[in-house]
Amino acid sequence: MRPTVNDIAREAGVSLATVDRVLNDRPGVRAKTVEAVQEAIRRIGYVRDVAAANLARQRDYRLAFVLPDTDSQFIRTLLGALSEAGHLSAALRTDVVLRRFPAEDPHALAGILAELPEAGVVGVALMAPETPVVRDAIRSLRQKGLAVVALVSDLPNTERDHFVGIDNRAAGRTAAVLTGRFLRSTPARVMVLSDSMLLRESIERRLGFDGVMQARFPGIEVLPSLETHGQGALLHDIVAQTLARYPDIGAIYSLGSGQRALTTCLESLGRTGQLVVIGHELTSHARAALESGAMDAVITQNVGHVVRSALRVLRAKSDRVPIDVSQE
Amino acid sequence: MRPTVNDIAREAGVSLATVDRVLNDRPGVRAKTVEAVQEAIRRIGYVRDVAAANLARQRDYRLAFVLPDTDSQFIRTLLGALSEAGHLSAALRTDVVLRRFPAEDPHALAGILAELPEAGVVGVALMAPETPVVRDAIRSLRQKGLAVVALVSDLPNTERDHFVGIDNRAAGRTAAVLTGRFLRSTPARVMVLSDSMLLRESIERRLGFDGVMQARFPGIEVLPSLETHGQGALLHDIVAQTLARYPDIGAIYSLGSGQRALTTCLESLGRTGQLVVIGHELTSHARAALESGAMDAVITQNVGHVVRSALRVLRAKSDRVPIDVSQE
DNA sequence: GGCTCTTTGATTGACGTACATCATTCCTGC
DNA sequence: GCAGGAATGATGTACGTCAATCAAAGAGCC
Repeated sequence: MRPTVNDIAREAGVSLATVDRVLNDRPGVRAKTVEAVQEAIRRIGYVRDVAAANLARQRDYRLAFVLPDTDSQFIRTLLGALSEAGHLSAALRTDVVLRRFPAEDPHALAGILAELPEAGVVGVALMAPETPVVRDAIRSLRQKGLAVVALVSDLPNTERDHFVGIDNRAAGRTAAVLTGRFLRSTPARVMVLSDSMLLRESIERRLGFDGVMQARFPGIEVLPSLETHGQGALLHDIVAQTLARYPDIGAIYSLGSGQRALTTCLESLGRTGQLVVIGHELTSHARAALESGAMDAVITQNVGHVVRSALRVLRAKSDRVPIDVSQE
Repeated sequence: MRPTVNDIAREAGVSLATVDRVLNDRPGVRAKTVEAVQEAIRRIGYVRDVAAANLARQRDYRLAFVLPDTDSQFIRTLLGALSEAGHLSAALRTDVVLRRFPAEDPHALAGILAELPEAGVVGVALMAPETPVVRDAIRSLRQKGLAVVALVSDLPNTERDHFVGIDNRAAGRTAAVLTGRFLRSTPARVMVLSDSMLLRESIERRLGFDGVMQARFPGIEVLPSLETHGQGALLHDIVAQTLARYPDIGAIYSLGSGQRALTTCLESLGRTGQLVVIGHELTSHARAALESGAMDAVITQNVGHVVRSALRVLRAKSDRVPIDVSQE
């Protein structure tokens, strides 16, 4: 049988009330008694039954996911995973609310964040670029006791509780290894596309990519990152121009989204299959492109895992319980 | 507020006792009443509070992991993940017992399995090759109401509840794509090594590998699988002989364990770095080999995930609750 | 010694569910 | 219309913890 609070009380020679005070950090217990209780806990190997605790505590986890209102494939799959996870976590006394913000408007985002505490939200998972306004909004949330995790895109200079997502620098390194090894002939050049080099993940992927390229593939020259700002037409022009200017381009590394625009662009230029094309995020388009050979590799994160991990971390943080590092 | 059983009773116009009978499939309720209760459940969106339920049920999950007593790196990391998960799941009223069996002795394994029900075990995660004796032992366990999942290595012809592990055919396909693309010159031959081709996962990986090779890399000839039976010396002889016989071997695909033996063998033959070497399972040796360039790719499964998934599935099965397919 | 103030004990009622018991009502066949 | 079984209601206890209360005992101070 698992030991319970009653066993602690008996073992430590104190009453149940005192055990409870120690367990829940309530005042009114002498230091010496605290020590005795903790010793008893250690001796009998007591582990708090979180299920019973949460039941008694009447705790509901009201968690918010705050995402940009962009309509990319990636966001769509993320939403899918989220609604799926939402159903299941109902059994865990968790309900998830979703907030969208205009992608390019940090002030609107800050406004949305500011409203969350009043809505009874105890934890926030946020996917957004880091700006001063947002940083301040998050600091304010955390002061009010909310848990905040950064989702997919990290907020390294902000006092977030945790980051859930892949190691973008490692992702960039992997992209470089694959590019280098898939390329048949060297010397060659690599075109790098990005929505915006202001995005944290783009910067980090690029750093990882360059690091490996310099160290392991000296014959390959990586061109400066070209920004497409999520606009298909602009991407088309840029790619066409750049390919024309550098005939020895052997590979394209797409740091961000926009795989669909890229593959249709290459298609229209008649270059499908001639270049090594590597991108991120396994959307349905990316999958089709992989199968048809229009793309060569996609580095991806399992959005289901990301969402579940975020939920677990938020629950743990708001319980003030340590998180399982190896899992998250 | 979350609806409770009391809300169902009020909504359906029946007593708590009747709701309880319906919820727990107890007899003594007219079909029409059952329907009315279920309709009420649907209407108010009731979700059973599993925490409270398990508390009331006084349920302890006593789960067994049954593993071969081989001392491979993979088993060792698996054990590590297991002990880590064991600590955490104490809070979830789960305790994990470990049983090892002599790797080549199905009868000993069957004996160990047969003893589990008496030990109060309600779920078993098993990593073992499929043999008739084992199949019978598992059937007997399941008849006694235990949940059984196959771990890492599937038992497709056995009435297991679930399989936790990677899709070995897909793993073989990935290995083939990487081999094909990493190889610089064709035509070339690929050597395939396996502990034993009686192992399910070896067969499936090989099938996936061959499928892609035939379809996409006609210039590459894949040699028949060579069995090393986990013996380093044997592996050394086989590899040396085969390399000597076919000078145009450009890659080695190692289906099973024994990465360490392989890399040291290549080292002693002075061939390190000259061949594309692809294997399975990211152990510490494999990681070192990747970093030094002694291996080119390792297809791996996160053992932590595997263990946690197995625990979740076993708990769900023994609760008779559906498992989250997308997660597992 | 009498006074606070702190520490401890004892007790009680939740939380949502499971499970058992006993009483009552309903239906069915005769 | 009545027996007899099936269906339902009413009620209580338990699970392990949290949280609050009030009483009692102890410590510290003048």
